[in-house]
Amino acid sequence: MGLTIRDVAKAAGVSTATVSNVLNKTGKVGRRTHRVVLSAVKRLGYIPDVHARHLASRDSRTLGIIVSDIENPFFPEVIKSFETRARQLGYDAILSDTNYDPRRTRKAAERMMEHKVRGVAVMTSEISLRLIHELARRRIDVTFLDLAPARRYVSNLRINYFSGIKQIVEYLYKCEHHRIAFIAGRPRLKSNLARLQAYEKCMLALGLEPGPILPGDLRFEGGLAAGLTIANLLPRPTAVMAINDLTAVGVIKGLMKAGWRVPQDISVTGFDKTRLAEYSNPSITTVDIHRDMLGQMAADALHELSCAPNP
Amino acid sequence: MGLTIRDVAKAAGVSTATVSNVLNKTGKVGRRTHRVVLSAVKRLGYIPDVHARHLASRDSRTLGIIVSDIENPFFPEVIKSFETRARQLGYDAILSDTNYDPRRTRKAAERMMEHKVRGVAVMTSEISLRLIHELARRRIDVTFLDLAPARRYVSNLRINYFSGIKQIVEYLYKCEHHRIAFIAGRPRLKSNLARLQAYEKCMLALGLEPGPILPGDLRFEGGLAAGLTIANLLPRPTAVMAINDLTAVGVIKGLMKAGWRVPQDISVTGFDKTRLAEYSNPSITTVDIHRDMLGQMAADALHELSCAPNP
DNA sequence: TGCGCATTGTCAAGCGTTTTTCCTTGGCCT
DNA sequence: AGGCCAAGGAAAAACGCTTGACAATGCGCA
Repeated sequence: MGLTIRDVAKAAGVSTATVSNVLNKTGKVGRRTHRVVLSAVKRLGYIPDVHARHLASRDSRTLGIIVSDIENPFFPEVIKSFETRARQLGYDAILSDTNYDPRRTRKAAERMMEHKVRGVAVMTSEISLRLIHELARRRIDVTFLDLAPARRYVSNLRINYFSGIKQIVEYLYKCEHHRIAFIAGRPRLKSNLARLQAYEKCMLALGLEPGPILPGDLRFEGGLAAGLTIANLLPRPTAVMAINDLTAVGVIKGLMKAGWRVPQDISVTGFDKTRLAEYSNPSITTVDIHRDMLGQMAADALHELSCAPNP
Repeated sequence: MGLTIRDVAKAAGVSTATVSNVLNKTGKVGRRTHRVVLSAVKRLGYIPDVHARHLASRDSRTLGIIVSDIENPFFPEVIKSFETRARQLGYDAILSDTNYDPRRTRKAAERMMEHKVRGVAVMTSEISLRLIHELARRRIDVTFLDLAPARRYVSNLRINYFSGIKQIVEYLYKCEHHRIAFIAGRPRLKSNLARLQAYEKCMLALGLEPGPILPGDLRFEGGLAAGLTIANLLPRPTAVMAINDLTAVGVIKGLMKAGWRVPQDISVTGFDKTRLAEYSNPSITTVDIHRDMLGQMAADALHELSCAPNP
C-alpha cells in the first residue's frame, strides 16, 4: 500500500541500496545517480518509514523527555528547547507526562524503553531508583534535574538555586524587609529543599531570623492556602518569598482575598521567571533560572553520553 | 544486545510465535503455557520493541497531534486529554509543535508520515491544503479545529463559539455595559473570525452598536497594546471583550499601566477559561469552551475514522 | 478402532529499511 | 596491450516482531 524504497528504486532504475545511500548521504553514490534518485524521491513523494529505518540500523536516534505536568508553566519552555536542540543534533524527540503519578512514571519509562530511545531526560522526581537502574541496564542514558549523582549512563543537571535565592533575599533586605516568610514546595524534592536551605542560609547571613516557613505544593492552590494563612499571622511578615511563580500568584490571590493590598501592605516574590510573573497584577519580582537553557543542556548531555560512552 | 522475543521464547521453552500470541492476547495459547511465558517475560524484564512490532503488524497504532505552541496555555490541556484518550483506545501518541511557523508545520506533518500514524489532530491553522491532501493520499486521517469541511479521511471538530460569546455579551449587558469593545485575534483564522462575527451579531441583537474593534494576536503582547490604545479612546468603552484569556490579561495590564482601575473603571472579559483567568488579579470573567473535551473528541474522531473507513 | 474436529503450538514468510560484501566498470600506468 | 585500482552500484543478509498456514495432540463419537 504505502510507498516503499523499492518503488523509488524501480522508478530510478537503481537498487534499494543505492536509494538508501543517497538518502543517508553516505557519499558512495555518483553525482549522476544521486540526481536521478533524488528526483524520483521527490516526484513520488517518498518518505521513509522510521520504524523500518530504526530496526535496520539498530539505532532509534530518538531522545525522550519525561515531565511531571505539561500544564505547569515551568515545563513547556523546557520541552521546547529540549526538542529544538534534539532536532538540531539529529534526534527525534518523544514526550511523556506523568501527572505527578509514580505509576504513570513507570509507564512513561516503559514507553521510552519500547521506543528504544538513546537517552531520556527525567524532569520529574517521582521516579524510583529501581526504574533508573532498569533504564541503565538497557543502556539508556539518563539525565536528571538535581536528583541523582552522575555515574555511568547517568548525568545530572545542577541548577544554582543558591545564587537566585540570594538575589531575592538581598533585594528584599534592601527594600527594608526584615521579616520574610517562605512558602516551600514538596519537601521530598531535592530541588525544593535546596531552595529552602538557601533561603535559611541567606537570611542568617544578613542577621535575619528565618521564618515563618509554610508548606506549599508548587501550585496555585498551595500558594492560595499559604496566602490565606499568612493573612492572619502575627507578627505579620512584610514580605513573602514563594518557591516558584505559580505559588507566588496563589499567595497574592490569597492575601487579596483576605483584604490585604499587594505590594502596599506586603511584598510577594516568585522564582523561575515564567511569563506568569509578567502577566500577574501586580507583576511579581522573580528570578530567571533559564529554563530554556535547561532543555538544551539536557539534550546536549544525552548526546554526549551516547556519543562518548564512558569506560 | 537488547533482550528479544527469542530470548523469552528460549527461556520459556516455546516458540516466538507463542510468546507473541501471549503478549497480544490472541487467545490462542493454553492457560498453562500462558503462565509460563508471562513469568519468563517478567523474570527477564522483557519489553517489546515498538519499531519491530509496528513493522511486522503493518500498523503503528499511533495517533499524532500538531499544535501551534505548547507554551500557549490553551494547548497543554488539549494535548493531555488527547493523549489520555488515545492511550485508553490503545494508541501511542506523538506531539509536534509548529511554533506558528508554516515551514515547521510541514516538518511536523512529515514527521507524522514518517511515523506512519493512523491519524493526526491538527490544532493549528498554519497548514496548507496541499499538506492536507498529502496526508489524505497516505491514508492518514485528519481532524481539524474549525477549519476544513469534513470529507473522506477528514473530520472536523466544531466549537460553538456563538453561544459562548452570547453569554458574555448578555452578561455585560445585564451589568449595564452598553459600549463594549472587542479585541480580535488573527483575522486569517476561521475560529477567530467566528468569534468576531458572533460578537457583532449579539451586539446588534441587543440593539447595541458593535465597536470599537481592535486587532490582537491571541497573545499577551497584543492584549497589552490594545489595552494601552483603549485607555486613550474617546468615547471610552465601559467594557472590553478579549478574544481569549491571554489577551484579556494583556488588556488589563495595559489599562492599569495607563492608570485605569479594573474593574472599577472598566470591565474586561476573556474566553477559553484557562487557569490564567483564575490566577489573574482581578479574576477574569470568562467562558469555558471545554478544552479538555476537545482533545478527547479529537482522539475519538480519529479512532472512528480509522476503524470505520467510509466508502 | 478409526474418524473428524477443536485446541495448542510451531514454522517460516514477510514488514521496509540499512549495511556488509562483493561484483562490475572504466581509467590510468607501464 | 595488459594489469591494477578506485569507485559506483547490486545482492542479500540482517533487524525484532507478527501472522497465516500448517502440524501435532487429544477428545468424543459411531
